[in-house]
Amino acid sequence: MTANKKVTLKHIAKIMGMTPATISKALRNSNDISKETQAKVKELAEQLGYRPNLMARSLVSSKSYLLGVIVPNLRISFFSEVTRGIYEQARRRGYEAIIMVNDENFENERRNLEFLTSLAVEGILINAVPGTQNYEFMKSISDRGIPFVSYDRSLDDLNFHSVTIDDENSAYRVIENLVGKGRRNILFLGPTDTLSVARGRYRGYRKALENFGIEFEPQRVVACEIDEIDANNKMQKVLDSRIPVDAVMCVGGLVAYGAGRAILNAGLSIPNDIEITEFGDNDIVARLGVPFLTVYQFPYKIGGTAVDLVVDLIEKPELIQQPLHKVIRAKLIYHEIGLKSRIITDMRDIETRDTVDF
Amino acid sequence: MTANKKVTLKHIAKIMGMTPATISKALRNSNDISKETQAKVKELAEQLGYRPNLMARSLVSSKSYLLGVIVPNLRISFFSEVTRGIYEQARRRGYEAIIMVNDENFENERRNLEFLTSLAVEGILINAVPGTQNYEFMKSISDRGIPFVSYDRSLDDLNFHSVTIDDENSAYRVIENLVGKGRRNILFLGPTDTLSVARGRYRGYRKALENFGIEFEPQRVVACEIDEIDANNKMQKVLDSRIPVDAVMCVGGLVAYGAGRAILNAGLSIPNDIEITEFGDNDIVARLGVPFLTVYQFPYKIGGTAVDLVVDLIEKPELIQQPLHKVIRAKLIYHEIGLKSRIITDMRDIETRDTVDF
DNA sequence: ACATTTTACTTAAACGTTTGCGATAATCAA
DNA sequence: TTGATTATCGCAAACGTTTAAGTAAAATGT
Repeated sequence: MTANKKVTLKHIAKIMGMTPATISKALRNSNDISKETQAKVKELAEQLGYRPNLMARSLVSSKSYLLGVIVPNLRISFFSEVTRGIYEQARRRGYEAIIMVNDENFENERRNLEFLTSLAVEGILINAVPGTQNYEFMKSISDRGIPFVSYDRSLDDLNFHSVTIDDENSAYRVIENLVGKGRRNILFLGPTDTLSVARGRYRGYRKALENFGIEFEPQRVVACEIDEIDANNKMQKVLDSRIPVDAVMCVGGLVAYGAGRAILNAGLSIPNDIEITEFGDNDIVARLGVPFLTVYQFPYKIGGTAVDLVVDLIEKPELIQQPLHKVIRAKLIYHEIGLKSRIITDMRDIETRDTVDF
Repeated sequence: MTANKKVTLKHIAKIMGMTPATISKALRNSNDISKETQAKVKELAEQLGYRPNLMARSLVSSKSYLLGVIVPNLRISFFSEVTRGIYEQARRRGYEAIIMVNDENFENERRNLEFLTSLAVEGILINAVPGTQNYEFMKSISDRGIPFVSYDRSLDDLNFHSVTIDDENSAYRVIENLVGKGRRNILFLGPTDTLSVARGRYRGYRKALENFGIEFEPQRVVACEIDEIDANNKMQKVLDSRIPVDAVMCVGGLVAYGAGRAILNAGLSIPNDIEITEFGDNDIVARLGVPFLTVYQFPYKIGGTAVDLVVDLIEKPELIQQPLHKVIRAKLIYHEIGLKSRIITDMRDIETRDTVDF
């Protein structure tokens, strides 16, 4: 029935006794071509199962309608939801999102970026590996006119546009909530300087302690990688050291999972002995089977907002002058067993535009 | 510093006073070109940040090294793990995976397929929406020489290659386990005919009941969509109807989540009153905060195996004659609170090749 | 010294599109 | 009838590569 090889404009042209140019125009409803020819061409194309070759098209038109997306991983529900938001909003704006995973690894990130630029994506949405290893590379791509938007984590040093949550304020609210429940020996678990979101959360942690009159204890700040393995080790050490701790503010879901395991393994109760909190409302933490306090970051909205930003930048490059920083509001949710979650507090959307002097 | 526009072979050629062909060969280490010229070209290319244009390359070579992947969603950890397996194995085999989500929706699936073929992917890994709506379309793509491999769910009617688990046997083991714990009023929740994996699981359910001398009760088979909303409704109805039920075999993670919520909302205990089981070891079920029995399907391995299959088909199309069906072993895991999971049983890898007579 | 091979490059065509321009024929105004 | 306009299509170049075939000069062999 159907032919065996790819069907191109040339094939259709040969059958119709016309040239590829005519077929192209007919399919694009050019009024260079008579209505009846248009109809015939479309029918034949449909019948033959013609599919335009995107590569050829984008070669000549230099429009690929492709967006590159780099995501740390897909295990974490926060990221898969962001991805969904990106994906769906991209379609609405007429673009396709190409999703790549870097697994918190510089080499992967580099390869992803190389692939995406080779694919001629028109914009890149990135949640970069913390660290400056690929900064120069990203800057060079950006300089070549491909807009970058970083979501979740920001890349302040590169002056890229960003869509984030207000980490500092969110963290502040978390501490406020813990203090309200009588917790005072609150551990901060996660990196404090390498990761932008962690920096913000750490600032909120410090500020809240100060505001609530709790003396800052350096030994209650424990750096760890943002994975469950290291978090588990570090938490275990803390417990062994007998430093008084009645709550742990974890910088992310995997960290909370690892730390929670350590706490449970030590025979302690969550939340009676130690309460845990995390950012991202991640399913994986639920694996612990204990209640926890979480900052819900509206990941779907983050993704959609990032797409809107990058598409605007593609289509109206004059906006590219000053880096735009969008902040999405977050919610505190106390995640109880049996699924009775309740919303504790709420924050506003904030939009800022850096001022640039000339 | 860096130039402002895309740098192409032509630019490099002009600078070096040579032709684009020479540059191309130099970068590909052709021994048409002297070693020193090669070195100079590479240095300049590096310095200018040259990136080959994949579209131009694949246009002429008709090799894109792209694999299309269609996945139902990324919320379910099973799928995100399959995706990871696909992604990493694809890289190892020299390909890039383009991941698309269909959200269990025919129209999305169609759009995804159109996009992927337009992108000239060389093979497609699909977990299709249950139903035959896109069968003809998929067949036509396949007929044009793009190999299809369906993973998780199979598409027997299309004679596509597949990588699945042994659903029937896994389901049998699940029932065996439940019966061993004294459960006899076991509900089957999910589609029984539209979805290939569900069909297999249902067969295993029936076979096990028969083998263990439990009379089959049609009212204990409740069809539902594979999402949490419908599962919740249907489970609620079952509970209202007062049909005796002491265990629920859910066809997937979202179904288990929805059903579990209904059970808990009814004030019943899991697993004391009703035990729940699911397929896929999905984090989302953990949100219930109760123990459950799960079939772990080695999703990472499923993904990798699917890639190997499709790449073999791309590179050795002679294999394309008979559809290959690979079956990955699964494990039963009892998922307890606090993360003490234990492995109950184990199954072998099975590989079958359909016999085709001529 | 002369023929032959090797080296190092260039030429040109091709992949599947898009698009401005040109050509032809039909239509229309006067 | 003549000149101008309009409709419908073809031509050709271009996008950035790759690759077979061609070429000129240099190196080699006898």
